[in-house]
Amino acid sequence: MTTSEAQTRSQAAARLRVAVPSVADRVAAELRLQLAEGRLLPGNRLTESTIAEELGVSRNTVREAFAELAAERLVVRHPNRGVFVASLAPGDIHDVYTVRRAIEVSAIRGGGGPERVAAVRAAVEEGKAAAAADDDEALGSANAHFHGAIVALAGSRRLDTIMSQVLAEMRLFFHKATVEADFYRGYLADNEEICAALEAGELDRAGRLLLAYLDRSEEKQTAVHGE
Amino acid sequence: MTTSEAQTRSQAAARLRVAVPSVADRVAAELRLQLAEGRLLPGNRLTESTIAEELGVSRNTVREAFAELAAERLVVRHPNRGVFVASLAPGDIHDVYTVRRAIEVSAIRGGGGPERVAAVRAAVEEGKAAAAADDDEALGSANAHFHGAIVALAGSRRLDTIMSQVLAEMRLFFHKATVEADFYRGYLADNEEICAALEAGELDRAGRLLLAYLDRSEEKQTAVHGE
DNA sequence: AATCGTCGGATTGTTGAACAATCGTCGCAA
DNA sequence: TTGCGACGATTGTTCAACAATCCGACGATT
Repeated sequence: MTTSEAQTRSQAAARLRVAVPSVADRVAAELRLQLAEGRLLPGNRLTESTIAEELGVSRNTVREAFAELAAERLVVRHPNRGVFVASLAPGDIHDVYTVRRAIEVSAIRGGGGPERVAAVRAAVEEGKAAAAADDDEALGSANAHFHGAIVALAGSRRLDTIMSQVLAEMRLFFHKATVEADFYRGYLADNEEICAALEAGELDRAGRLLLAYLDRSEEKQTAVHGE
Repeated sequence: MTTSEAQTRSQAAARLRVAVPSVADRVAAELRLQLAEGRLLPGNRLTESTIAEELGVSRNTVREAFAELAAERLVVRHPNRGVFVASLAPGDIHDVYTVRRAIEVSAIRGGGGPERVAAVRAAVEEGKAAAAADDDEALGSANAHFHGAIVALAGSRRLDTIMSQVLAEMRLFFHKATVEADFYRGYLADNEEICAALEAGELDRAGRLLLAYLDRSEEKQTAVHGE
């Protein structure tokens, strides 16, 4: 026991720290979860003392967690008024899609190695399986995986985190939009076609398809969430 | 005077709020400044109590400032060990340029309105003036303005903040590289050509030029900052 | 002499309490 | 109705304390 522990330690010395997440991180993770599940809705207020008591932590710790979430744009701080679950205005939707267009199209044009392309393919199949099982929840997450895999083609840690933040931000206001069952369903064919083009090495075409997809998706989102 | 102050304020606070930046924000700003000026070098350790005492604030406040800076990747937190000024490995340089390629090229391909193009032109002229005045410091910042203006073409708040973070990250390790006087000087012609293509509406050409520029820049950075 | 365990100092992580500053609201007066 | 001031609640910030953890030094064993 002690031996394996010591081994683990010495191995992890350089980069891979076996870091126990701090309490603040766990609080942030819990809030992130509630945000993703829609238990906290945009505009909701998060009171420090309430959350501190609910989770059995100090107010200062909650505060640190808020800082994390604010950096991820999941909540907004109104000075002296409190933090609120972020709510996206119509302009923000366009803004988010502008980021997605920049990142995803650039990533897919780079191509990426075979194993990364395989990850995209896996996400496509995951979506098909979810559709077959009629699992809307799984369908949505498969779609997120697909686009995450697209960005991962670039092999950039920074692009990956940016994308994951954008996806988290979108989940925030998808809860309202996803009530209609076949919201993602129409995108399955798109994903398949994009993936096929990617596998065939037709990067330019894949890029154009993806761009068109994003434009349509933005349009739909704007309409649904619309003002 | 009052005008510029008001502008700065309205930028900082999302709403029209006359929001006095919190103490934590001011601490973060101070540290950001020291980082940009090279008074804090990559790898340096930032001790909470020391900074708290130096700036006359509480340790908790310093802690919040650290959270901000960590979210911006300017510092890294080693759990239970402290926070250190971020240092970029060769891989990180490529990573940063991957983000820049995605964002800048996408933005320039979108074109943008005349006033935004004019901002790009202004940055080019600013660079020329700095070169004429032989002011290397101003030259570097003019170059940053140029690329910031490029991204601003897209008119996306999120892209703007991402870009500013990337630029801040780059400043971190530029202090070593910029010792040679004409580091940016060679880029003046590039900027002029890119700007001209943009003004002529030749967006595709502008995109290609920018891409080539970024590739060369990455190559040079990697060489200088060597392995 | 070299390696290993252990101890102690220093720093971080977290808590709890306190206080000032600020905001929203409610009631009251004109 | 409109304005105004006081109250209550919440945030912003500080302080002091303690546990947890890490680093380096010291000493013991081989």
